[in-house]
Amino acid sequence: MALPPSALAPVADYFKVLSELSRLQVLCSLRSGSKNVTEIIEETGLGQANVSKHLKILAQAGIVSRTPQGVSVYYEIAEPFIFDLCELVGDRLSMRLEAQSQQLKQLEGLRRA
Amino acid sequence: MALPPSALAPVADYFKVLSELSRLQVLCSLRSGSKNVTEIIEETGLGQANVSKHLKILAQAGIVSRTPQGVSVYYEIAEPFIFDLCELVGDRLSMRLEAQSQQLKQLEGLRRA
DNA sequence: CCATTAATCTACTATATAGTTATACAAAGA
DNA sequence: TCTTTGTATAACTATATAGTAGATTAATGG
Repeated sequence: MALPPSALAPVADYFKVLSELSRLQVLCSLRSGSKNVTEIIEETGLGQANVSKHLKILAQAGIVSRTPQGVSVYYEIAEPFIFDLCELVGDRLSMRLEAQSQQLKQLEGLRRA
Repeated sequence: MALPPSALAPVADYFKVLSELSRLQVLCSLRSGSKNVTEIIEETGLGQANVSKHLKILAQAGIVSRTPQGVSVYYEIAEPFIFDLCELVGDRLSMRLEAQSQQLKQLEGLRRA
């Protein structure tokens, strides 16, 4: 085995943080800039306690930073790098879809011949 | 919100496949080339039924390919791209560790002064 | 055909966690 | 101080899934 599990575990944990739709929604809502919890709730449509929990997980993972400001708390993307990851995956997935539709076209061409 | 959840969900699902230590172990064991299930079991130390399930998940995600060959079944990395993802994350995590140790050094320097 | 080997499948248990509701806490103003 | 507002937390439910044991299927050799 190239890598021992001990080296792989942190990577798996990082992916796990990014593997929940709600957390990706929260991250996307922060892409346009720092926001407080209320704004994030409004933008994502998620429940308040739920957003709070997800923000805690994201902060513990070092992906967002937390700065209390008066009554409210502002969160901000601390690692824009995650959007690169998401785009890489997204590109790969759309490449697949395109390849599939290409195959469908070829099949139709064969059937017509 | 920049992206609708419908566009984010497949990305989350992809990350979810990569978010399990055992699956990353399986993928790493395949990095050196095509292997049958028994070989993967030996290399990873995971249970047989467990490996079989993980391989099914990886195959359904399009990350590995499956080719029966006689009695045994050989699996192979279908998207080497995943190792790029893992390395990106690994590099980021080790960068963090290094930054942390730098901070520790600075703190010690301050305390001595 | 039977036995053996490799892999998959089924059923189950244990655990983790997403989401929710209600509560607690903290800051700011009346 | 009391109230209001914005967050966080606690407790709970529901669900998903990792891991396992045992049955099942498929290919090969005797």
